[in-house]
Amino acid sequence: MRVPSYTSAQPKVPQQKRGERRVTELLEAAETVIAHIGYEAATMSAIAERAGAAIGSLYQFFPNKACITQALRTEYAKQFDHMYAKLAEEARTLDREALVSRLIDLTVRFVDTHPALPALLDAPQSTRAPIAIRKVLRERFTALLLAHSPRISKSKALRLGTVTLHLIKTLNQLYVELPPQERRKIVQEFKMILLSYFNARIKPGPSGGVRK
Amino acid sequence: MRVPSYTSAQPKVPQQKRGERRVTELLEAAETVIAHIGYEAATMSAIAERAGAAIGSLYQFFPNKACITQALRTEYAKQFDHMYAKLAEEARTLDREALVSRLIDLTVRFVDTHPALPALLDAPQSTRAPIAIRKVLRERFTALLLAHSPRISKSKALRLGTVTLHLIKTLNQLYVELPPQERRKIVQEFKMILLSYFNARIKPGPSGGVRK
DNA sequence: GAGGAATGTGAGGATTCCCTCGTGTATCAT
DNA sequence: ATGATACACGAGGGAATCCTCACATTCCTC
Repeated sequence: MRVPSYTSAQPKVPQQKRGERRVTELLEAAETVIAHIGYEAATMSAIAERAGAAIGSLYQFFPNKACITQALRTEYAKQFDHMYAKLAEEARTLDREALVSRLIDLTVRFVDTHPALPALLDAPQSTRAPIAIRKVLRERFTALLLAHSPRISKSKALRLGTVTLHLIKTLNQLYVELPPQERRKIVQEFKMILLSYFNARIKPGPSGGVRK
Repeated sequence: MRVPSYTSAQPKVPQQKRGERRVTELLEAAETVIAHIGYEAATMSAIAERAGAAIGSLYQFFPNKACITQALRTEYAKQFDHMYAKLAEEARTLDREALVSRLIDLTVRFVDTHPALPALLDAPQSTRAPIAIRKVLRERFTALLLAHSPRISKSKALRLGTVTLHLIKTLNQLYVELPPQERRKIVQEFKMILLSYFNARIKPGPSGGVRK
């Protein structure tokens, strides 16, 4: 495949309401097309057609395939982050076990409501969201842990957050490729992993969190 | 990209010594090319050229790009499995903590000695090793756990093995994308994850394994 | 309502890549 | 040696994609 030489071209940002509509239409089209036939097989013209737009209109806003995929990933990441932002609010009132449980359950729900996720996880690195976005996510998780266990250091929280994020990513990967009847068990398994990891790593018991 | 309609064509197996040499040359070439420029950018002609072979010779043995990548993955998987086969022998003599430590250390060494691994992990699903190979790996890990803790049930060992395998895969992904100075810490972190997971999941303490 | 900017359009150029195929050479069995 | 089979070669067909570009249309501003 011809790989564009520029690493990551910026999408042109729309200036009119009409343009914004187009962009969301195009992103939705990209989502369904990619979800349906995968990243590799998804072509720019298929995306344009699905959006009811001309190929030229697509290129107006997204100079290449990696770019629109990246935009879609960014959108997903933002929604992911937003979801956990809500959880952060209640983090300090939660039992550690409940926190872990909520964390995992939210993830699973996210997978279930974002049809293109499997295909996006399968897409090449060149389509990943920009570093800034990923940093936001890491910090969200860091903040979440700090809210729940205020006594750990910032750097430790960062490390825990990074690892937690990747564990959740792993769960996603596993979850989407598993037959439905095995999913429940894996979810349980990951709750156990996270919980025992936290218990081992945040020694003095749930310093935050309400005992019942 | 044009995606071949056939799901997964078989490579033609060489019949002469000359052919076997060619195949290993081609696989080595594929390894270095893919490691160097990534799966997407790697073209069949680049691989052939690197191997000092004509494009026709390449297609003699590997009918398409997914196929040769799959073959490379299969080779990697076999080496991976072989590595853990050795560990299985000493598994019952090892402390649980030592077992986990060896498990992780081996993984890291594997990453360091297999340059194409990052690119392969980034390659699309269509290039994954056949199910049979993956099954072998799962069973290797299952056997490993059973050797170490004979008292757990087969099905439980299977679940633990599957999860362990995926945790190790996660470590790989994280490891390759991290700057070297952060790698040590992540390695430590994953040892802790695995160990605390085992301790939580295999309750009665190290049933196998020698106490010191 | 005039002018400029943003957006829409789609045929087609330019590339690139995958893969075939006809032909030539090595290898091996008998 | 001789036939048969495996392997080597590489120019080029075929196919598909990416992306441009010149021109239409809509929108907004003053």
